[in-house]
Amino acid sequence: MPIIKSKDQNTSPTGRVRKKNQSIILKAAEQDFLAHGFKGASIKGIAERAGIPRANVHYYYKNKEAIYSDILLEILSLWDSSIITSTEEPAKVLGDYILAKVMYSKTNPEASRIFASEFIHGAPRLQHYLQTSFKTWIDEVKTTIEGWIKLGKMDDIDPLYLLFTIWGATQHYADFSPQVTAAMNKDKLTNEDFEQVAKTLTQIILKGCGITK
Amino acid sequence: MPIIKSKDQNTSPTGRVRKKNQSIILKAAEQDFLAHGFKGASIKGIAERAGIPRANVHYYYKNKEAIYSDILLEILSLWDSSIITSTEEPAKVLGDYILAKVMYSKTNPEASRIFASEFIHGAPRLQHYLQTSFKTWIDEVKTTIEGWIKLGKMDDIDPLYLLFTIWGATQHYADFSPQVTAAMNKDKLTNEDFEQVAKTLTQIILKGCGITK
DNA sequence: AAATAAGCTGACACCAGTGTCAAGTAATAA
DNA sequence: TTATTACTTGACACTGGTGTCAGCTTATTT
Repeated sequence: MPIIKSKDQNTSPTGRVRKKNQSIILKAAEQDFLAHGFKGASIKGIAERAGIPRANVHYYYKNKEAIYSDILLEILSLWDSSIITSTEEPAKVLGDYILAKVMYSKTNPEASRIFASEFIHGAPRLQHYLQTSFKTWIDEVKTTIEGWIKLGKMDDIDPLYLLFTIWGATQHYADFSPQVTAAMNKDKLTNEDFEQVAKTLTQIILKGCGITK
Repeated sequence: MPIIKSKDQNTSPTGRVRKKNQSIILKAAEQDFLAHGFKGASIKGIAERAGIPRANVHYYYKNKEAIYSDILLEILSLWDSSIITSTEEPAKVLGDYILAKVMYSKTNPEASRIFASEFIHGAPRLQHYLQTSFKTWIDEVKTTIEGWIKLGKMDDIDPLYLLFTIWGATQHYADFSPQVTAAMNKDKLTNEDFEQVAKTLTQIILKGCGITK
């Protein structure tokens, strides 16, 4: 999986062309994976999207798995970057988090969908992540929220169910976009729509958890 | 798409074998689509899962699309079967609906995932559904909820955002199952887990919408 | 118990995608 | 400016999947 990563670091000050081409390939690949799923995507298709011969793609990436790994890594680094800190008040922390998640759905719908697709198919490539950084992240958040509950700042609600609710509700706008737009009679949600989503969802969640700001 | 459907109806009292075999094929296909996505699934793979020669699958279904259509139709018929009626009180109606959705995630996780996968990839095969029965369903529900709001039975919340929240939060347990189980340190959610999910979610949503039963 | 229809399947010709390699061209370092 | 390394690409041999058909067997009807 880190085949290319290591190459990047080892090869001296060279690699301008490499960097440029890899980025072209990755962008094309993201589109292809999105359109056809992991199994359905093909190096042939990726090469065509990227506008370069297939053999050239093979020069940079051994196979489809290698490309996909690179993409997943990038997505993961984005995904849990929004951090919940324990120093602020729950209303502020959760509100910020919900807004961040909604805006992530708006700004990175492709990433969200690839991520979702991976889970739908059993997340075979995310086992390590789920056992390590994801778990520590979860534990931190759990502790924080349990602290709020102990201090009477919110109702006694299982922190995990709260998180799942936020994730599900926010990611829905990226992952089920055709359903959302059909229901709303729109081609595409606007910036204001997303802001309204964040506002409404924050309202429901905060009030629903008994958080009074 | 209805190629087989019509055959079923036209052919006299025969079709016992046909019915049995189609059901075997559909079950195998569901597994294969789930494992590999639409593009990644193959008639070869489906035939192997079903334990019959590939040519025999072709005898019943012209191609992959035909099989997939049959599966999607079945899933759709399940999906919007839970109806929101206007005669009951909001707390009861929404509580029942949330419970039904959570239990659907538990009982039909495969269907939920196939459905999600379809949307993630742009829902090319659901355009007609989204423009017809889905839309009328949405309109009914919108009217009902707006009625509640006018009567002061709940806060002024956009009915669509409320629905999306419920859908996202409930479907999350089927679609992101590996993430959920990892977070909960379990292999599989139990019946009690799902009941607890429904209870917690109902609590958050009802309170969050200002519904006092 | 024939006759007819439904179901089954191996084999065939075909198309799409893979990965590698050798022989080139462009870029960079000495 | 030449030597070296990076990059490019057409061609090849191969694997996996498709759809059809002819000839067979099993059900069903008369």
